[in-house]
Amino acid sequence: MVYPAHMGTEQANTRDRLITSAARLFRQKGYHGTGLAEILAESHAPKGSLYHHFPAGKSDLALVAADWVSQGMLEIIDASFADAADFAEGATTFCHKLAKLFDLNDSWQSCPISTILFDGPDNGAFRTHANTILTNWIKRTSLHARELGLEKADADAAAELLLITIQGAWTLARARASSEVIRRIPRHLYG
Amino acid sequence: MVYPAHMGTEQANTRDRLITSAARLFRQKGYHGTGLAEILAESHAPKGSLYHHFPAGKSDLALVAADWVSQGMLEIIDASFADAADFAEGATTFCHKLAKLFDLNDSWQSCPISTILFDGPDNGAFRTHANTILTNWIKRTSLHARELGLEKADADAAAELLLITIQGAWTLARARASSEVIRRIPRHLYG
Amino acid sequence: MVYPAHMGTEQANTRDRLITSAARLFRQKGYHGTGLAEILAESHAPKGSLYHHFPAGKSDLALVAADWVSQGMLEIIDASFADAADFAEGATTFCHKLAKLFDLNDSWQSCPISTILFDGPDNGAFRTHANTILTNWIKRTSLHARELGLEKADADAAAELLLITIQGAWTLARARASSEVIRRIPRHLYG
Amino acid sequence: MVYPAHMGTEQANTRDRLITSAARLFRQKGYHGTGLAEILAESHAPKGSLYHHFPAGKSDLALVAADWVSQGMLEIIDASFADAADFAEGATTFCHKLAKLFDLNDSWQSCPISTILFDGPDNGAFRTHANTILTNWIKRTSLHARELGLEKADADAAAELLLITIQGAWTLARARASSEVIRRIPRHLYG
DNA sequence: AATGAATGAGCTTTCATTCAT
DNA sequence: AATGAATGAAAGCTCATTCAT
Repeated sequence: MVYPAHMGTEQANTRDRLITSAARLFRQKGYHGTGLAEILAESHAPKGSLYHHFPAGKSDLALVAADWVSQGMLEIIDASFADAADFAEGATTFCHKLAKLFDLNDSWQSCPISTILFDGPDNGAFRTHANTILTNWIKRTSLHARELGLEKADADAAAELLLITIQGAWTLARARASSEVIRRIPRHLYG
Repeated sequence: MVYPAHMGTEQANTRDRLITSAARLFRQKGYHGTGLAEILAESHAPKGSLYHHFPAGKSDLALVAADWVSQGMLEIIDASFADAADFAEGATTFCHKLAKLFDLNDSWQSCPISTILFDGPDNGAFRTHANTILTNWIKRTSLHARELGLEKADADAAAELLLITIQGAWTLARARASSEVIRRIPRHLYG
Repeated sequence: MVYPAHMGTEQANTRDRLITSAARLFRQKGYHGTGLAEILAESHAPKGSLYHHFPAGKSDLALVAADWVSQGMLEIIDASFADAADFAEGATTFCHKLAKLFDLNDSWQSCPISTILFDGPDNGAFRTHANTILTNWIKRTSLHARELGLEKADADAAAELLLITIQGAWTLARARASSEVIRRIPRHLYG
Repeated sequence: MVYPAHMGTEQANTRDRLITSAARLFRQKGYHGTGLAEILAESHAPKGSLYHHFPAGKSDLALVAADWVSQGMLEIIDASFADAADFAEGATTFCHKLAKLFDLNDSWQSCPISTILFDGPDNGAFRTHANTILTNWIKRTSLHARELGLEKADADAAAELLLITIQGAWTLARARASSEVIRRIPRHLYG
């Protein structure tokens, strides 16, 4: 599967513009809170094109948009742990990156895929998809933990706890309209 | 404000039935995912009644439903810490109670008020309301922590961390369709 | 069930106007060939009203419209045989009345209920409904046959043959854009 | 004009597959009730092919499909009267053949061309086409009648009455979901 | 105090067709 | 000769809300 470049600025094609717009809007207003008309307007795509690229319509688009968002998250994880001396340092960088995104970008004021996938029409398929994505985040984090010296079991536990906490902090941060609680995670867990 | 009794079995009045049905449906399908027609049907309330009891309509009902749900959460917190020897024991009971609810009841498979309030039409008012409710949960938990011997600052930190973790665990548990991760919280935090 | 008066000229209520317009349009253009927008425009009814009066929407409206049309057909049968000396005379009057309607009114250029019901979305329910209506027409005709002196078995056979022939003649008349073949039925059957 | 062989089993070309699929679907669900997407899917034809073979699109395809179906009907007429001793015997065979087809094949549960042509977009052209086809059926039947000894006028009348009755019986048989009434035609007309 | 009828903007999706290749 | 991408109008339906009673 090819994803629209996360940082590209050049004019993307119709399919990619649909994914990017859908991701942004779904994340901010939820699946049911976002109308196709809005997505179409923002991506300057004609109505019929959506069903050409995504035959199953809105739900199809949501799943692909979630995949694209997840890809961005994995890149953040990699960037955070790349130069870290130990797991706590990488985790701290990770939290600070997410806090910064929270402050700068409306789309990062909650778990980007929960907003898309926990409000879908067919809870079964959407839930499964959410599980796959969240599992990937934890697996990737655990991989970095092992590379930084932790045993498999410890790495898995540390990764799971970190991502649980980030999820919870996103919720509180959203309610408080403040990234403060995300920045405080390292102190809570490692400090 | 009078809330419908949480455990009552007698036939409730129209207003209470509306709140109960709305709470159940909003929690499972989100604010925008739930139609008024559904709520009306489930609560056997006549069509015009809703705007008699809740002049501002759907959003009004959602706020009251969230309040009612929050009340139930506070009762669970109190029940968990009432007979605890120390904070960790109370927190453990708390997590087990929530895990049990997750297993038994579809309405408890995610943070009950996030689903209602983070998908609303007027993000400002809804976000503030969510913040108030989550703050109340943390405050109440902190109060129990102090009664169990912790200093104010430590009590606040412990309560915040516990509720952050529960929030995050709810998200993962929902994706995995398993309460296992909620039950594992005490081991992560106190083990 | 109350039907809108077949001959009334006074301003009918919304529900009745919907039925009348739907009947006219469905008969001329078929079920799928007629859009709700057309029916709404002709009956000067707002979009939402349709689903208030006919919760199941288009299909619901089609069934009721077919009932209304059938009522009109039963009245024509009664009027044809009321003053007849024998069955052949009544049948002849019946054919001539239908031929006249064919010439005067676009809505009578084919079997009025076949056009509505043999093109529906849920063939099962629509087919059954068509069967009930056609059976009623035959039964009513057979009743007149018995009152005019025929034995039960002969009356049933004569009624069935007459209505089969009218059905077939409607088809040919429509193709030829001429009522001639309907007028020729008595000669074919009794001449 | 070349028609796809009615009984052929070899892999037909795209154009023929389009005609066959269109005929089957139009007959069962009507012109407006059948979408091009369905026809394309069933005939495994690429999306753009349709307008290559039928420049005028759906209506073009419907006319050709009706012609193909009509060809099949003429073959049945010929086969029915080929070995008959008199007209009544040929007509009886004809009715029994149609009844058998009704029982075996969903596509023969109503007049195969009425379903296609009396629901079309441009009533003028479609009606004329239907008339041509129905006239051909009657002419062919009349021809057989003359060969079996009837005078021209009697042959025309007998053929017209037979085909009127078959049309009407198709309608009733469809409503009743039973071919019984088609089998009863000979008794009604010649018995 | 309580209600069912009425409303029209909005929803997601399908339609037959055109076009560039 | 043949085709998959693109198109926007129209489809049937649901929405939260208002109103007369």
